[in-house]
Amino acid sequence: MPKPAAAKTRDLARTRSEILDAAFMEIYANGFQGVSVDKILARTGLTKGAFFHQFPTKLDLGYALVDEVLRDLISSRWIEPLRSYDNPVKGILALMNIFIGKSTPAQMQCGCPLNNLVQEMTNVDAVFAEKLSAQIDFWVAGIEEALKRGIKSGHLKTTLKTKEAALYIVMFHEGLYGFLKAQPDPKVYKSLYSVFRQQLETYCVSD
Amino acid sequence: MPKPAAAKTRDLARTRSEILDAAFMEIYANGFQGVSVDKILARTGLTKGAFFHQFPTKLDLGYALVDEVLRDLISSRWIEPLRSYDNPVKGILALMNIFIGKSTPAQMQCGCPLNNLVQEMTNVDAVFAEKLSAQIDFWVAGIEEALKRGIKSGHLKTTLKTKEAALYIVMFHEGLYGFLKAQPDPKVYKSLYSVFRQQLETYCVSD
DNA sequence: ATACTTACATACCAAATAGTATGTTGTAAA
DNA sequence: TTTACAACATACTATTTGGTATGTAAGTAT
Repeated sequence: MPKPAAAKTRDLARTRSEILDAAFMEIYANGFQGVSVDKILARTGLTKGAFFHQFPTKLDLGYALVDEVLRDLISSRWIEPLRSYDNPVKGILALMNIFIGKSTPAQMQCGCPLNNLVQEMTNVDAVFAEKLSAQIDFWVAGIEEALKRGIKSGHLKTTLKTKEAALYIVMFHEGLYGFLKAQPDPKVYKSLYSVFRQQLETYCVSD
Repeated sequence: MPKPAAAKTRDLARTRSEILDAAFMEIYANGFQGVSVDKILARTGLTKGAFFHQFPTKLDLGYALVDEVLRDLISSRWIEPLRSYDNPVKGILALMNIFIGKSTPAQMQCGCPLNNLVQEMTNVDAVFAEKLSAQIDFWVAGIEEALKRGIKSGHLKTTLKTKEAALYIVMFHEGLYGFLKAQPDPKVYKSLYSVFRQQLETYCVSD
């Protein structure tokens, strides 16, 4: 019987992801510029020695957050779930309702982790801008792939411009998510969602 | 001949608006949390004595900015210009092309002054959230008024749900503006704008 | 002209900030 | 078991932060 890996007290990778997790929550709540390294560390049991051993600067933490945490979120919340939907349009609409539609007003006010950073940091730091832009690209590409599968499987019109449609979908998602921060009202969501749904239904082949 | 008001060296109202103007530019570039009182004052010739004589705290400056500067922007850039358009839908499409479509990629990356603050500050400060929300309401109401005029003048369908349409227009504007921060590409704009235009054209009576 | 108010300037402060220099100890290879 | 390094902790610093206490002179009423 193999020894159960004696719980290490020092684990570079685990510590790194602990810091990233704490940073994600703090930044999601207060923005990147509104958060201090000390605040992040207070959420973990760690100290500055650990932090700056992992990340040369606070900005580098932000970069890693975008590259790793946000990318994983896009994958696990959108790209991968969409694979289990026969008709990608139905999948997109369903995911939208799950992630936004079922939110309480208080949750709506938190917005989208990715969009929050895009709006806050694009102007402020060029590297941030690049990395955030890359995640949007990744997301759009994932949606486009799903749409292409939908065309092949006969659910979507062969005339659909997949790139344009994917851009629209991601833009609308981010825009709606952001708009609800200022108007956290389920009625507003339903009203805007129905426009979105009607638009997406034009992508589908008529039954 | 009345004496031309001897250029006062001290003018409470003028100083206030000088600070607000400088603050607007600094905050537009770096966000509210990314800007210090000192940076704002460096843009004017003023010092902290002037600043804290006008505003009790930095937050109060932010509140005033939203209440006054952003509100004026909404009025002068959207509400008032729309009055000179016979068909409000044509007016909205034209203003969209003027303010976003004609922007360079560098300008696109700056985003919408209102939306930037909504995304950054809604989570951070409840009063900010309220005041920003009020400006969105003001904007939506102004658009709705314009749409109602369009119905009366026979340009828009009488069946149009003006409130829902106004919400959609403002949301799409903010969403598009925000999306272009990460994708500052005129082709992306054109692609998304065309979806917007087609949607708005469904509001119009067929010629 | 005088006095009084207030619009600002100057000089400060305590707290928070990102980052560093220097320890200390777990841990894995030898 | 020893050694050596890597994974942290601790203590510190220089700078920046929002804000204040106090001084000064411009503008206005008398």
